[in-house]
Amino acid sequence: MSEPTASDSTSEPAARAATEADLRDLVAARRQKLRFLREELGLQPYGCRVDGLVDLATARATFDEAAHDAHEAQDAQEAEDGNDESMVDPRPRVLSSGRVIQHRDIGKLVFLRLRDETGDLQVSLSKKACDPSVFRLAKKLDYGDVVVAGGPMGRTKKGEICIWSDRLEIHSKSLAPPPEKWHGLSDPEIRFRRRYVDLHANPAAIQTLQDRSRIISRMRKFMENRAYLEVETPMMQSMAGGAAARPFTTHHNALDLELSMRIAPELYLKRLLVGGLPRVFEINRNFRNEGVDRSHNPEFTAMEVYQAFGDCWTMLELTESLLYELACAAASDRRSRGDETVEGADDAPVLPFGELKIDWKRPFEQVTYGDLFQRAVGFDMRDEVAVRAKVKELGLAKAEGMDHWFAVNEIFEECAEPLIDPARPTFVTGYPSAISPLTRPDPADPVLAERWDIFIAGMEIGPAYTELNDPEIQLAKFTEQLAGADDEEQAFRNLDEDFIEALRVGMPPAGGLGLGVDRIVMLLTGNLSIREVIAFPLMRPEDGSG
RNA sequence: GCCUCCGUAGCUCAAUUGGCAGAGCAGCUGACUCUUAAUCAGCGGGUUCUCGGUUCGAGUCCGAGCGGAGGCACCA
Repeated sequence: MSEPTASDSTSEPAARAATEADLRDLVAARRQKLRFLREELGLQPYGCRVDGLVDLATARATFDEAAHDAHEAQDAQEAEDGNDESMVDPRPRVLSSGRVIQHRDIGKLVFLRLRDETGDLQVSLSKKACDPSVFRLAKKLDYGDVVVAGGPMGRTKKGEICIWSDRLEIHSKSLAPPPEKWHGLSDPEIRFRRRYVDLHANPAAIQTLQDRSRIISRMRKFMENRAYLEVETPMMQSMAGGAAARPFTTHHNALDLELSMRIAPELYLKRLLVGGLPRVFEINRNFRNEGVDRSHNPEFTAMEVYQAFGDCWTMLELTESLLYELACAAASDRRSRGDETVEGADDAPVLPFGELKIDWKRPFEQVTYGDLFQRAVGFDMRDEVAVRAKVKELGLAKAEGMDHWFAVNEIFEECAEPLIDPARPTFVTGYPSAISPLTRPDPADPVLAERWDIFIAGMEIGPAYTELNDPEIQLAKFTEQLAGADDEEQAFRNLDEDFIEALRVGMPPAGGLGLGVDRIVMLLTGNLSIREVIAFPLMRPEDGSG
């Protein structure tokens, strides 16, 4: 959009009427100021490179009580002497930038509150202490403008630590009407659609993204310390495999190729095992064409790990160590910034999550699928007669025609999962083989698979498996799975022959793990919605056109 | 895909049985050298999500649509 020029307002009546209407508009008022800055003050309101900036937290930390007192004494002395020859100011000087979030004009004093990613800091300007053009700019600033302020770190008479600014530059004039300064921006729809406003209006939103970054960084370091190699595998695949989920589809023009966005990196990571990389992990996006709720976003970040000559128990130790360390670090971070909702000892943190207080102390809980089932319904999961009766009793219509073990799982999800203590990280081990076709059966009891799932706060955080590496069995299971799929599933399921070929080349036995990174971030930052921990969660376009 | 609730000024929210669409903040003009949601005086700001219907009269009631929140379903 082009800037109206000063001559616009003198043209024909229709144009003048429009301009008058614009004058009542919040945006128009800001354009007016933009013009003022350019034409009256001769400023370039969209700035340029500035060196030597420190963030606002650093600036605040620069404040020196003794220097402040010395300066006060100097001032008093000068007043007494009637001597206004300036002495050397003992206060440390800083140069910082930030977004104006408050603007108070008291006549010959102007107070600004600046915000950056480290917090807020007041900038004070006195007409007497700064250049007239600086002061004129200070009076014209709006909530939302991006400025650079420089001057000595001092304190106001009321005790507020501030920059007593004698240098002030505008580097970006904000033309958008700002959110309300006290209630802020709370409408979730606007918050997520206009996240750039949310982030500066709600410090908690920025904190969450900073925490997310640190958590993922720590995950990476943890994996690297254990000699895992980070890899990246295709997100666009001609066959989306590695999970049972609906993929998104897309199209490659030059190759005239139907492609799917990946639903899991598993089959490619395993190919790397075959290729000779014994410990690999990937932290990246998966895409699943499914519903959206507090714990599901169509694109989500997962960490998947494979370790040659490991098994699901290797992965259990890895997961417990990782999550425990992340929880301790998150608790420590939050405590050090004064978060009083964090409880528990440093080595046994308790983090709030909604109504829950999640106790992260080691070891995590472990319960077998079979025991939990027995505890929930009072009979053994292998008792086919009792299972059939229970299905009827529960009115699980869709389970009635099912094979025994699928019916067991329906009952498990209905009756047993709710028994898991949501306030404790809990590994559920020993899933039935029949519902874990791609997992190696337990040699001691082939009815059970070497697989576990970890649940926290009622959310599934991730599964781990002792992977199958026999190509014949894998092929048979894949084929069986395909045969069992209904028509809807058939549409997006297919057999990855190349993956079978890779297994024929020979994959070492391995443990595999998948963790939902967004959900881990939710738990460690106390955010109840996955959208809070994703910078730009999926939103339907406002015009509804798709 | 289904159910329930919600959509009023830039933001946060009011508006009685269906009876002139309001407030605070933000904005504009002016005053003010220590503000802390600054204060004081004055001024402006609306497609009540959209379309249709009932009615003398609709923000309010009815229908459809759009968007959001919560729940369900889907979801190794």
